[in-house]
Amino acid sequence: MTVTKRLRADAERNTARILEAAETVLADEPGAPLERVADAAGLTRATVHRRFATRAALLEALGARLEDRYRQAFEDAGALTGEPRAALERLAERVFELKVGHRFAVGLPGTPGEEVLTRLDDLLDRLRAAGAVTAVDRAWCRAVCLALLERVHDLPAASPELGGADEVRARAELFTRTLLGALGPGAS
Amino acid sequence: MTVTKRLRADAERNTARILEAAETVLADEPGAPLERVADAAGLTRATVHRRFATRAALLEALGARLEDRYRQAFEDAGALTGEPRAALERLAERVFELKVGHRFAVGLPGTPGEEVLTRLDDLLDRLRAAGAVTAVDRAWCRAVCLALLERVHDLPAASPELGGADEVRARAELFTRTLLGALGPGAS
DNA sequence: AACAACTGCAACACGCCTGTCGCAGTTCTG
DNA sequence: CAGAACTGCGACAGGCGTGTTGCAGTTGTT
Repeated sequence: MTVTKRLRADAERNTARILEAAETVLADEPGAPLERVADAAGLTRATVHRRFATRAALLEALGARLEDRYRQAFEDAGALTGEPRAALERLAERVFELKVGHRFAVGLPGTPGEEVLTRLDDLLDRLRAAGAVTAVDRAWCRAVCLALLERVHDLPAASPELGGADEVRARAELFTRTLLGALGPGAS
Repeated sequence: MTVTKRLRADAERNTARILEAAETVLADEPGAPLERVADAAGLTRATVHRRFATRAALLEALGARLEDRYRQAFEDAGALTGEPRAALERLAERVFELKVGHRFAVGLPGTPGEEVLTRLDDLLDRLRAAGAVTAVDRAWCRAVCLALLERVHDLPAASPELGGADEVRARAELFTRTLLGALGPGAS
C-alpha cells in the first residue's frame, strides 16, 4: 500500500521514538498538541511533520501499530483454541503487558479494528458456549469487557485488589474474575 | 456566594435552554465549540457568553446542576437507609431517568463531587457488610460501578439484554445484577 | 406608553495549533 | 572523504475557537 521509501537508519529510529512518545503523551491527553509529542521524543515539531504529514496520519499509524499488537496478543494467548477461560486470562496478561491506555486506544480511528473485535466476540461466544457467560447481547459483552480492561489498567499497582507478586498476572486474574462475574451466571 | 442579579423572565428561560443544550451537545462531544451549543439552544454565541462569561463558567454551572441531580437521586432512592441491594437498584433507576451521559458527567470539573462519591462509597460499604460485595478496594468498587453505569447507559434500547417493558427499570436491573456479579462473591 | 432589559448581528483582537518553508549545521552512507 | 540525507531553528500563513464590543431592533416590565 504505502511504498515507504527507504529511510536512513537514524531517521527510522526517530520515527519509532515519535510513535513511542505519541502513545505515551496522547494516552492521557488525546488532544495534546504535537509539540508535546515532539518534546517527549526529543525532537522538533517540524521533524514530526516530516514523518507524518498530518496529525491524522500520525494517529492512523498509531492505530495500525496498536492493531498489530492486539492481533499479536490474540495469537500469543492462543485465544482461538482450547479452554476459553484460560485463554481469556492469558489474553488479558498479554494485553496488560502492552501497558497501553485502552481508553485512548479505543478512541483511535478504527481501533480496535474489525478483525480484533471479531476475535474478541469469538472468544466471548466460546465462553458463552462453555457456560461461563450467560449474557446474550454480543455488543453488551464486548462493552463490559472493554470497560473492565480500562478500569483494571487504570488501577494503581498498590491496590489491595492486586494480591500476587506478579503484577501483570494479578491484573489479568482480577480482570477475568470480574468479567466472568459480571457476565456469568449470577441470577439473583 | 454568587449574588445573581435578578434576570428578566425570558432571559432566565434562555439560560435554562443553554444549560439544556450544553448537556446534550457536550455529552457526546465534550470539546464542541460553544457555537454548537448556542445553535442547539436557538441562540447566538454572544448570548451564551453574556450568561456564562467563559466556557469554564458554563461547565462549572453544568457540573453544579448535575451534582444537584445526583444528590437528589440519592435522596429519592433512600440510598442511605434500609436494605442496600434494593437501594442500589432504586438509585440506578433514578440515575437512568436523568438520561445523562455519565462519561461526560464524570469528566466535568469536580463531578460527581466529593459528597456524592462519598455517599456512593457508603452504599458500597453497606453492600460489602451485607456480603453482596466481596471486593475490598473502595477505589476499585467505585470505578467498576461508574464504568458499568456508563455502559448500561450507552446500551441501545433495543438490546436483548433489556427484557421488561419498563426500559428504565430494565436498565437498573441489568446494572445491579452486573455490578454485584462483578464485585460480589464469585471466587473461582 | 415609556423605559429598561435582552437579543441578534457583525466585526474585531487574541491565542493556540497546524502545516510549510528555507537555511545552516550535523550525521549517516558508500 | 564527499555527497546525500536528516535535523534544528526560526519564521510564516492559515484556520479555528474564545471572549468582547457597539448598535439597531425586539421583548418584557411597570
